[in-house]
Amino acid sequence: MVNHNRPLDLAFGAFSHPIRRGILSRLAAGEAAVADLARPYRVSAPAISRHLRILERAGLLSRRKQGREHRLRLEHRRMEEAQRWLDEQHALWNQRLDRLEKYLKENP
Amino acid sequence: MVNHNRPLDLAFGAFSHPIRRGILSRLAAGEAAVADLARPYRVSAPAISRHLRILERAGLLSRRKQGREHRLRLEHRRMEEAQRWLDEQHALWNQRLDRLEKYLKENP
DNA sequence: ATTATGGTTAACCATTAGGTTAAATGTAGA
DNA sequence: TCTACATTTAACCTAATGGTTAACCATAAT
Repeated sequence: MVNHNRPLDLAFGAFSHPIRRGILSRLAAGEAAVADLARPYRVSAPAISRHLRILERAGLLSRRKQGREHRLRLEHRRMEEAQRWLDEQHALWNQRLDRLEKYLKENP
Repeated sequence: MVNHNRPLDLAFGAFSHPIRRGILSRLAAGEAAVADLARPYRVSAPAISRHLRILERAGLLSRRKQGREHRLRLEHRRMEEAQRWLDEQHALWNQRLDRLEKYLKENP
């Protein structure tokens, strides 16, 4: 039951920081360059650069160099995998709660 | 745009390890004691104990001592908050893709 | 050819994660 | 009471996060 799922590890790890979540939200609205993504935060450029590296390693975004700027865009596939895991959990515990409720209804 | 959301940070951080996800899955099926949760994994008891602490600190499970064993159960509220964040992202990028599709349909 | 801009890499620091073994705690059973 | 069991805490190690400043690389603008 080792169930090694490195992509999911990386994706959830990436979600665990507010700046990275902010960047993903921003990218949901469409492509952007590093400077655009950095603007809202009061951290240094290298800090942003590393957040981007973490997101990229997790497969949550991809980059293409266009002139001197890097344009980032969301990769929703990986995002959806994470969502799927949470949905599954939700289904699991709901299923259990439903059974419980049914049992209580039948055994008053 | 700092948007500090510590609970979400902790929840996603907690999801980022396969053992912790396994534990949550197991708990979706109902309450369990520490030893039950540890059984599938080949790590020491202290290791499990710390995974549990991380899950607990993230508000994803609660514990009650019953005799000498600790019974853990899922706290789905926090789990649902995380799910909600992903759902929102999904909605955001879908909305954008829909607009794009519509645009392409109207400008052939 | 210089300079400015967009971004990353290097080197450093402090904190946390993830594991180990050994020792401590609290409860149950003989 | 002595022992066995369930679990945590302590002490230790290594690796990864998250931030900094300073230096670097590539492209654009003058």
